[in-house]
Amino acid sequence: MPTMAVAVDLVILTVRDGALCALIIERLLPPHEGSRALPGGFVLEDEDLEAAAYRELAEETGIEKFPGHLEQLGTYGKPDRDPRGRVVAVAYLLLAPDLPIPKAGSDARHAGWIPVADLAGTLAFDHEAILSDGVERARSKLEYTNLATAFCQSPFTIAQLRQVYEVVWGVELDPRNFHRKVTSTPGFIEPTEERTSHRAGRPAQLFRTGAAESLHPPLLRPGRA
Amino acid sequence: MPTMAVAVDLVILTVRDGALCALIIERLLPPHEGSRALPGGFVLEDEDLEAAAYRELAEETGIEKFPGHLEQLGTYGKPDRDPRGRVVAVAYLLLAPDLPIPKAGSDARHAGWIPVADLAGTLAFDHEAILSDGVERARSKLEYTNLATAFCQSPFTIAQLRQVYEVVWGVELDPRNFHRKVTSTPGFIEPTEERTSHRAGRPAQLFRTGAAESLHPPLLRPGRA
DNA sequence: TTCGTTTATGTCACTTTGACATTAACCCAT
DNA sequence: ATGGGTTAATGTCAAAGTGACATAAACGAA
Repeated sequence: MPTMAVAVDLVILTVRDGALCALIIERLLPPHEGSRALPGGFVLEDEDLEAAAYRELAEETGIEKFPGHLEQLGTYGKPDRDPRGRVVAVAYLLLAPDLPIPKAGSDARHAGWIPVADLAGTLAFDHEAILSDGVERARSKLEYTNLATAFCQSPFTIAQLRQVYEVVWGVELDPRNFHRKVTSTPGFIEPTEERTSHRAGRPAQLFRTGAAESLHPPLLRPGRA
Repeated sequence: MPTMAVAVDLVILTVRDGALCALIIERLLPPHEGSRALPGGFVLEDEDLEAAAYRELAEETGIEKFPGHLEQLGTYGKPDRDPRGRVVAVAYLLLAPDLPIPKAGSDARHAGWIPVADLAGTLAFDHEAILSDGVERARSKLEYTNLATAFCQSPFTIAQLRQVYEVVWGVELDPRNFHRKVTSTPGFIEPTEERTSHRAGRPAQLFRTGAAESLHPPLLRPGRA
């Protein structure tokens, strides 16, 4: 039976300065030297796939303890997707709050947040398709789960949570209706005793992620009648 | 960089005699000789993953031209999941109408439809977990897509389509409300000119799959408030 | 023609959503 | 201390969607 290299590639998304951004590295080695790519690397001999994802995350971005959500996205295995030979890539999707990127990882590649909209046509391998699948997965998961909270530092305000939806979906949402929805759906968010104190305006109540893994009924994207 | 074997495993589901069934083979070779398993096999050197899925489908079940829906389900790569060594399995989910299973495939394993409820504790490797993930994927896809039509021979009646939902979800649905929902959701199903003619009762109108890939609003499972 | 069976449609109360307005709570400048 | 600016939270109402129940239509068979 044939054997092949297996890699993990990471689609790491965050909301930053009002834009949906991905964590992108610059490749130092061929192939595609100098161009942009998703973080990733080969799975080791006796390593679980998810463990490989966390290891590459730490090695390439310096993030040791990941505070967000991780799930498997899909596997990409076209025979010619990597010029080095047959490489099957298992992609993982990570949703994170706006993290400061630690110093470049151990293999010295520079990692940084880049707006997804700026990445069209600039990624190596088939990473643009993988990224696109990841973004679409994130968009639809916001409808049926409370994973939008994974983009927020905890605790967060309802306005911050709403901005996550607005940025990821690229739409504007009615603040009143959004507030009603997230507070009336059981398990979406949990209230805390705290409130914000900032320069202007009425203080906002702070919330944490709720226990529900799925929203019933869901919070659907507008304008897809 | 380490290399490893890559396999495809197939979760093939249908609705048959009022039960959700999976296409299961009996293993003739070790490991797990004689026990039940999902169809599958190793990906060849220069073969696309999806092509491998279709090839194994033909080889192990004799189905040359698959009439249903195929999508990638997930990848299972625990280092010890196969006693033969490191094997990463890419699972595919197939939804099919109630097909007659052709003669046993070229490698002479016997294939047949088995109710999913009867499979608990009987599958080799980690196939029970894979099957379980596939069933859950199918259940949730019925909410947001018109993939239930992939379980029906075309053309089909609304009652047949409703039975698909009832069997896959394990619930009873109100025939009137279901009829209203599927006929009023644009792109769910397309009417044809034909009608059924059977022994008793008013003839039913026949429909084909609609063009919509997603349902808006979705058809949610009852009882998950 | 009548009965049994199955499909299709009608109705209505309740829930959820979308769109718009008002009140509440805080900071700051005067 | 007071009023204005700013942001958060809640109120209202019509439209759309859903759940539950009843009735009519179209066939085959007796």
